[in-house]
Amino acid sequence: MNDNRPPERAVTLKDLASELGLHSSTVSRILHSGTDVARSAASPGTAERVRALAREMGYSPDPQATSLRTRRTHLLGVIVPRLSDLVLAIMYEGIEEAAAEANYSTFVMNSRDDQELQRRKTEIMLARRVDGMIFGDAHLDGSLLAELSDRGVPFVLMNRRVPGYPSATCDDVRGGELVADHLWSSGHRTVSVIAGEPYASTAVDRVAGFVRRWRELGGDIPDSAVVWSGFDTVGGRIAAEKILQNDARRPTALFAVNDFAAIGAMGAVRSQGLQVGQDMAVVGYNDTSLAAQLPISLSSVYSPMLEIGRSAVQLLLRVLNGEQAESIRLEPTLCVRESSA
Amino acid sequence: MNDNRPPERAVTLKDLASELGLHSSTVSRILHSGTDVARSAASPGTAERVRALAREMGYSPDPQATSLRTRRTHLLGVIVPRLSDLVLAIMYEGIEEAAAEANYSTFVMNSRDDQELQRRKTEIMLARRVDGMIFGDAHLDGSLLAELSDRGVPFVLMNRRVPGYPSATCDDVRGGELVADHLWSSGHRTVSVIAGEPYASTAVDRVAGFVRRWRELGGDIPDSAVVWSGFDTVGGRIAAEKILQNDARRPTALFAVNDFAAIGAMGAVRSQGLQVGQDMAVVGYNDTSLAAQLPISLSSVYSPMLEIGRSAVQLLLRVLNGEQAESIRLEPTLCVRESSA
DNA sequence: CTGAAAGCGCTTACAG
DNA sequence: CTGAAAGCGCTTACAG
Repeated sequence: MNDNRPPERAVTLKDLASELGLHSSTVSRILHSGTDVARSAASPGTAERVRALAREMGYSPDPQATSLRTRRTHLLGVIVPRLSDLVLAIMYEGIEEAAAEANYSTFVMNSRDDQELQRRKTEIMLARRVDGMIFGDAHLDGSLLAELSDRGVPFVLMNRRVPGYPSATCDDVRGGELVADHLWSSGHRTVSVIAGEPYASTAVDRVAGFVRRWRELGGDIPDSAVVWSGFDTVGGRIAAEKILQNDARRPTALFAVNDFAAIGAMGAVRSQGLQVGQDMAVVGYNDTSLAAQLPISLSSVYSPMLEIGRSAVQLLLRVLNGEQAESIRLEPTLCVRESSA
Repeated sequence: MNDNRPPERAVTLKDLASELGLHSSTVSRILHSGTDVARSAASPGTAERVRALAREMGYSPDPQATSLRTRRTHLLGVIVPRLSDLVLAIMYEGIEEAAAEANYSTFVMNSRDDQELQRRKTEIMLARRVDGMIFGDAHLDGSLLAELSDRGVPFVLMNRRVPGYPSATCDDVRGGELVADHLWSSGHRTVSVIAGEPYASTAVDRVAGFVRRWRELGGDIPDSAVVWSGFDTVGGRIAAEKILQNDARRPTALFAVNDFAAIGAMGAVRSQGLQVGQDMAVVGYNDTSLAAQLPISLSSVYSPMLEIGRSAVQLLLRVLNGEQAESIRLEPTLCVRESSA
């Protein structure tokens, strides 16, 4: 398999130049400058010969050399709680697409929502000299962002927002409102919320939107009906068990701020001998691909995850260009299914 | 937020050297050489002064400059069908860990199992001058790997194997056997298989292991009982519907080679008015975190996904060092739950 | 329109 | 033990 062929040195500008009897600087201008410079750098004939040879010899510029000279790596760092969270994985797909279109490459690392790891992985990325960072794991109570801002590190937030920094998110307050409207108009009057982690704006905003709207509608919802939890299935199950154990207040509907927490909650409901949809409505958030396909399909608030990822890149690119970088908030929509029909 | 502070040039070897009245080459040897060279490069006292200053000034070597000089980028390229497939996301976590431990950084891109995209993304990575590639999306019938091998590109496979190339995988044949043993001993005699995509060794091997063992046990399983499908929920649902529509042969158990396909199948079973676990056993594969947490918990073959990712890195590192690179095949284990109890 | 030179930040033979 | 020099592959003022 592995013949020991010569190390296969890549074609350089100098190779092209000497082949054509030109200077490498000329070749560089033709191949890598804007049309204006390139045009005035060589006669159209020469330019064409250069381009043809570059193609023929499979020339591709060495990014390390370019970076060293230009002080721009065209590298972006992305940190997420975990890529094994479908929501972040999809957002990363959007990042990958948009970054590639703009000729950037991306590193991505998992922080597991651990502040120590967030720091460590960020430093690894900065040591790699990324041009900027996208954080998908911002904590409302963290100090990392302020420090990075002080150090002049360019970054934007994705999925979760923190006041004062540019971010690309779903309008989560609005998403919470949509769920309140839906459950209220379906006749529910006693509801509980599986709220997620209080350090994440996604959790806080979805809950806030829901609760505020519920009360606007004339509903009653005590603070004890809001149970903070992990974002995953296990977290949702535990929270739901806690809610269902309270005999004093039996809700007819559960709003989980995350589809996976909702799935965990569905399990807890079933364990109690109750039927999801019949005896207990359940609504999730994000409308991940699983929601519609579950044995009992799950109502969920769709958030444009791919678009959020793409927007984060565009926002960061604006920051890198020194342009105005206004936060982006994308519209959610509600998908009603069997679990709350 | 964004004060316009000076561009904040990073500390270089030369900065350290001039600060200490040394030459940058000496500093380089002290900081970046093996202990042998470093020891004979300076008196212990000087060495300590250098290291102290480097720490104090927050020196970190410019990887672009290092790469340009050494012709090694310490960059690895990873291509997977989709990171939004939990299985690949977990494997990537293993890659990230192992790569970081070895001081490598990784790019990861999605190919959506499209051969054209596999090519394109590979070329992007190679243009970035990665030292090697990890493919999590190998097709048994593709031509890309042979071409890359011809070009002398170092790579290994992960998750899916292809004969002739080094790979880190689960022993999928064994996994299929485990399921056959389990269903047979539970008394099932008519089973169908939701087989996944025929271009993936995971699908082919799991099916082969299952069918061979089933027949060894004396079971009967016609080729028509093996239905190829997508690996996702939709694929599983469609395949299960097809199986359940066949009135001539009503299986009592379904083996889906992937948890997500299994979840889709559970939906189809329920839509027919059948109870998963009672009327129809379902077994999945990979034991993703969801399996145990579903409302009706799913029996599944656990594959050591994190370990597979880690092994892929170790294997690639061996290839890069010109060492012997034997394929790694890790043991699966069966977890029986409600869906097939 | 084109070339020659300097320099980005490293590493590493070569010399002393 | 330490330094000076060359060079990795680019880009970009400067000069003509």
